[in-house]
Amino acid sequence: MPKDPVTRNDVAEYAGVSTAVVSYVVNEGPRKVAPETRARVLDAIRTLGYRPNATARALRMGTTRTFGLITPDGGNPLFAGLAKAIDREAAARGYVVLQTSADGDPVTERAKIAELLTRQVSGLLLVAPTADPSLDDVEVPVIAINRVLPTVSSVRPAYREGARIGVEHLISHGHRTIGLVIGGAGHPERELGWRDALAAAGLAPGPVAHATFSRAGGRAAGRELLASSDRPTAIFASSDLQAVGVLSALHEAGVRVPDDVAVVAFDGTPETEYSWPPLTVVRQPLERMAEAAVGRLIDGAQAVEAFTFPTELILRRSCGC
Amino acid sequence: MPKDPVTRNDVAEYAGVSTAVVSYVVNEGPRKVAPETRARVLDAIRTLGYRPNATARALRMGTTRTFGLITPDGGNPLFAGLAKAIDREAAARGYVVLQTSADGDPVTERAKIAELLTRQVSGLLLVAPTADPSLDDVEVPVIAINRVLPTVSSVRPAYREGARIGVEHLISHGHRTIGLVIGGAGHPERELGWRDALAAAGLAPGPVAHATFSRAGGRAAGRELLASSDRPTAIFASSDLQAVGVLSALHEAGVRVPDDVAVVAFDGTPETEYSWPPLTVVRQPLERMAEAAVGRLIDGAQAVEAFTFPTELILRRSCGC
DNA sequence: TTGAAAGCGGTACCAG
DNA sequence: CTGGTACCGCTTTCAA
Repeated sequence: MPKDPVTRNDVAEYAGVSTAVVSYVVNEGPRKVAPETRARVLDAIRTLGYRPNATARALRMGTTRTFGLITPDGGNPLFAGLAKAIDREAAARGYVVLQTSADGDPVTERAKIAELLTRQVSGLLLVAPTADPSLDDVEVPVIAINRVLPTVSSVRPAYREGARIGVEHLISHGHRTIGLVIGGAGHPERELGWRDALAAAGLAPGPVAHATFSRAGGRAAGRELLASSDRPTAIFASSDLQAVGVLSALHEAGVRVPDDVAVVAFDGTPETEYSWPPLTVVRQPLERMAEAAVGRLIDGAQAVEAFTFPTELILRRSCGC
Repeated sequence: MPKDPVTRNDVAEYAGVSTAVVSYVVNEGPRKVAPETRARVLDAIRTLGYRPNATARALRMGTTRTFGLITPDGGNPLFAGLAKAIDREAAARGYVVLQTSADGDPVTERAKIAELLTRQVSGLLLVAPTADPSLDDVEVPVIAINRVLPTVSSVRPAYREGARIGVEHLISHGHRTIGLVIGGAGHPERELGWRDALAAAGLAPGPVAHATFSRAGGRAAGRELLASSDRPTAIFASSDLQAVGVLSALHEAGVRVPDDVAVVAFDGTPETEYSWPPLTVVRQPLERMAEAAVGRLIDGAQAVEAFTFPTELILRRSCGC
């Protein structure tokens, strides 16, 4: 027998008060309620098992205190980590996150955005959006993460500087030919950082392999770099996933890491600590990014700004340390 | 200028019809509308940029077509994979999933459940719930995944059989001392499967290491097994995460895999394909489990049933194949 | 074929 | 300090 839900009316009746009083008690305001009445209401709530209906509340209040979060792929550890950090931060501030995945498809992405807006989310967090989804007629605050969009504010790690620091570390180990594994078009910053470091050290750019941001892409890129005429003694991978793929390509070719080829990756998700060898990484400060993104959504500032956050170099074995 | 939302009233007014007609057009029912009127309404919707308010709709209809999904940890690839499969399946059936993490804490878990119920979810999916959260006064269907609870239906892989098959494979490679890495109390099935296989082959149980379901736990367990007086030549890990930790312990001790020690893991998340060596795994059929769980929620069957799904053995290098 | 209106559950103002 | 009530946006019955 699916007991039909208890409403505020039931509570009011049971406690012998008006619905307004129930509301005052539940929300602790905006009017004061006599202690004794209050106790009666609380008691009624308890014994009836009343649970306020957030849907009705949202309709009345015009806000759901819910954020929509769209990632390209929930299975990617980086995005999973980001989602976790965002969920935590939002929860701490009394918000709930509606999380969904766009499967890396712009059409799905737009559909999900529409779906979320329909559900009256109070704000939208777009992680690495595939393209610029037309956000003009959106009446809630939007923030892009790990990608800057023309019309909305964004939060991202210091890609260029982080990459530079990672490559500089490889240079400090004495490497002179440093390859790069990078995504397709639209992600120039990490490549620029790699060039910055090389140029500053008077080194020529090593071979570059383009690949999707995936383990499979990294594996293919690793093989490509190994077969290169200008075979590198070190590789900077622009994502953890790619680095893991590079590692597998290296192992399968019988190349020793870091002795024959050293590796440094960008991202710093937990799995890099347990790869073999453990990966030296440039870590994205996910927690601070999440905090900033959620904060921005809540205060709802007007101007379009791009926030960047310093990365952290974590030394492990793959670089030769 | 945050343009305030366009409502159905605006559309009605603009199109010169009543709000009822707008509703008929938007929902394609329950009444027919004259083609010409319909066109006018559609036009109004388009030019005004009207987006139906799902909150109001939910209040009126009494259903949100939203499921709540609670995982112990969104960062765990297994749960991430499960969430992804559930999201996909739910989306295909016109539902949206409110996904959140309980951080492995029973108190948080209960709070999240309450929060979700407050938001009028149409059903609850509990992944590996920490304990039995009191689900008596819950008026929506609930399903547990990867853990069976006394009061609700559940969906899970054939743990025992899957583990048996994995261990049998190790036995077929000639191993006679096979260790086990398993979680704490409350997860007996995989251990039973390991025993089943051993007993059937007339082998004595190898050493058992208890560990949390994490990479760190697996690493500690791996070291423990290596130091065991009855050092195994093969290890069955009851989760991918633990297997990855075992691998790192093995590498760090200079043990060759699979030559010195072979490894097979339960779960089959994507990262196991790129570990070194790639892991032979007993894969959970996440897609079918998600389909069953979502389906069950939607048809809302009454009886408490426990559904199990056959696993799949995926042969890679870590077993010696 | 269309319009008017009731009501979903809750909030908060206005009276008392 | 508390009760009555209008309204949030939408669906759907009833009447026209």
